[in-house]
Amino acid sequence: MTDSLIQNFKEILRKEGLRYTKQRQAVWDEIQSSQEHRDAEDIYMSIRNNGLKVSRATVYRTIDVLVKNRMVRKMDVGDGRNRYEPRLDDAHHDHMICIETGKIIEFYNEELEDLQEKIAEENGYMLVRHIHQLFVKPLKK
Amino acid sequence: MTDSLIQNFKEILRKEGLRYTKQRQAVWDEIQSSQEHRDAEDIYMSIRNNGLKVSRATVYRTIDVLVKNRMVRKMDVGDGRNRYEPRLDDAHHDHMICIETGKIIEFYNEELEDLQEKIAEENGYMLVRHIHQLFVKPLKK
DNA sequence: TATCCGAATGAGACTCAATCTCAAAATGGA
DNA sequence: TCCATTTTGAGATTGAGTCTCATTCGGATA
Repeated sequence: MTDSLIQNFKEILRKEGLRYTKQRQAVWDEIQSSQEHRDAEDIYMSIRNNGLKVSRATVYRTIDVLVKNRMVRKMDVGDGRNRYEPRLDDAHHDHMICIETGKIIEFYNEELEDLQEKIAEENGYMLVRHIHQLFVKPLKK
Repeated sequence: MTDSLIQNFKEILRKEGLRYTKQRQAVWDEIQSSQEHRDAEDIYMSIRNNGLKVSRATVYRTIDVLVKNRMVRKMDVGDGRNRYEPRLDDAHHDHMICIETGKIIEFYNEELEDLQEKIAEENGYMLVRHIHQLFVKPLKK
């Protein structure tokens, strides 16, 4: 946990008119500590297992702030539970989910990004964000 | 409601080892009657308003069969309620959702489809299906 | 650093889409 | 028609996420 990350987080809270609390810090610490795609319950339990007291309500509330401020990416894998991952750099990527193993692979393709903007514009719209998931299975060799 | 559509539906039920019932027919009739992207409650209420008796459980159960057999497309617009639309032809398309009006626009782009397959293959996978939604807002003139 | 007020927290109630239960009804092959 | 088996439906249940509100805390001020 570097100082700059903490400062950045404090700045976001200030910008949002929110106070800096140890619970909020604990949520950001926990998410930031792993590049996995985790659900809220998992994040909640991990914080508790570290001996810190936080409620589910606070975990959800803090995640919302982090998502809004692009520090965390929220993704829907289609099983009813949202997953979250830290956005330490601002590098966008999409996800490929293996339907046999459940493995999540990240990918980024410039051409794909451009194409989506083009499609939106052709229809008289501006692209704000997108959801894109490829459900795949291993190629037989 | 053409005979061939009914026959096709009966065949799917047979293939699945399921019986043909008027409730199942009513669900398929209702979904098939509109190209809208509707939620389960809406479909359920419409059937009831037509004077037919069906339960929510049966609506959900029948939708599952239809989705599995590619007669209905299930889509997640991110508000917690799945939407369904009939797949009368097998023409695939994705969706663009206007974040200001909620309007859903369908689109299809060959280049985009090819690119996705290519990306999966480059990673050692075969594309099975995908979720792709563009959240957009109107271009200012 | 003590005061104080609005913001944050947490336990648990609540929401709501979706799924499950199981007794009763319906289906369809013989 | 008979009857084993499947389907149905009313309502209970689940589970992720949200809300409530009494209590606690942060931090600006003097």
